[in-house]
Amino acid sequence: MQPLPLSYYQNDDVVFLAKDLLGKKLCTNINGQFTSGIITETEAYCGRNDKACHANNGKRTKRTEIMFQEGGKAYVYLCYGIHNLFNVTSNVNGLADAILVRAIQPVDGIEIMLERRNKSKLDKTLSSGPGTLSQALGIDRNFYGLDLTGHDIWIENSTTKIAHSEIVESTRIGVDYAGEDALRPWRFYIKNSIWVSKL
DNA sequence: CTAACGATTCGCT
DNA sequence: GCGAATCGTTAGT
Repeated sequence: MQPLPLSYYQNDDVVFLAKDLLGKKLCTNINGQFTSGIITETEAYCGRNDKACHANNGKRTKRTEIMFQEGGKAYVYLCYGIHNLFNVTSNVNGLADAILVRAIQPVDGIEIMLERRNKSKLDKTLSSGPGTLSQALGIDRNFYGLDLTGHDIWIENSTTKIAHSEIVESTRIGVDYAGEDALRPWRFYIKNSIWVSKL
C-alpha cells in the first residue's frame, strides 16, 4: 500500500480530514522496526478561530511553526513533560490546521510495540491514548516536522472503510482552557471500537 | 532569567 | 477516583 499523497493533506476542511483519517493505517519504520495501527480516534484543531489550537490566529512560535507549513507533516510536542503527542498537519502553506491522533488499533509489529510500552499482553492500554500510541509506534520529538509521505512515518489507506454512521462525535478531551471552543464537537472515534481513549 | 502550565498517564487508595 | 510525575515552551520581568 502507498503512503497517502501530499495532496490528501492539503484539504482545507480539517474536520472532514479528522473523520476521513479514521480507519486509515498509521505506520512507522524505525531502524528496520516496522509497526502500524488503524487510526480509531482523532481530534481536529483549526488555526483560525479555535482557542484550543496551539497555532490559533497566527500564533507562530518555534513549536507551532510546522503547522504553518504545507500540510502532510508530523507535529509532535511534549505534553506534561512526559508524553509525546502526534498530530498530522493539514491545509496549505500559511494555514495552520492539524489533527491529533488519539488512539490506534495495533496491526503490525505488536511484539515491538509491547516491548516499547513495557507490557506483556495486548489490550487497549497499549495504544488507546495520544501519549501511549506515540510510545507504541516509537514516535518522539525527533519526528517533529517529518514528511508523512516519506519512509520513516506515513499513513496509508486500509481495507477498513468507515461509514459515516460508524463515526461517533464528541467534544475534545482536555481543552477546557479554550472556553466556548471546548464545546466544538471535533473529536471523532469509531463506534464500537475498544481502541478509544475514553467513552 | 523566572515561573506557570499543559491536546496525559499510571499507581495507589 | 485522585494526585504525583516531569520538563519544554511560552510569556512576562
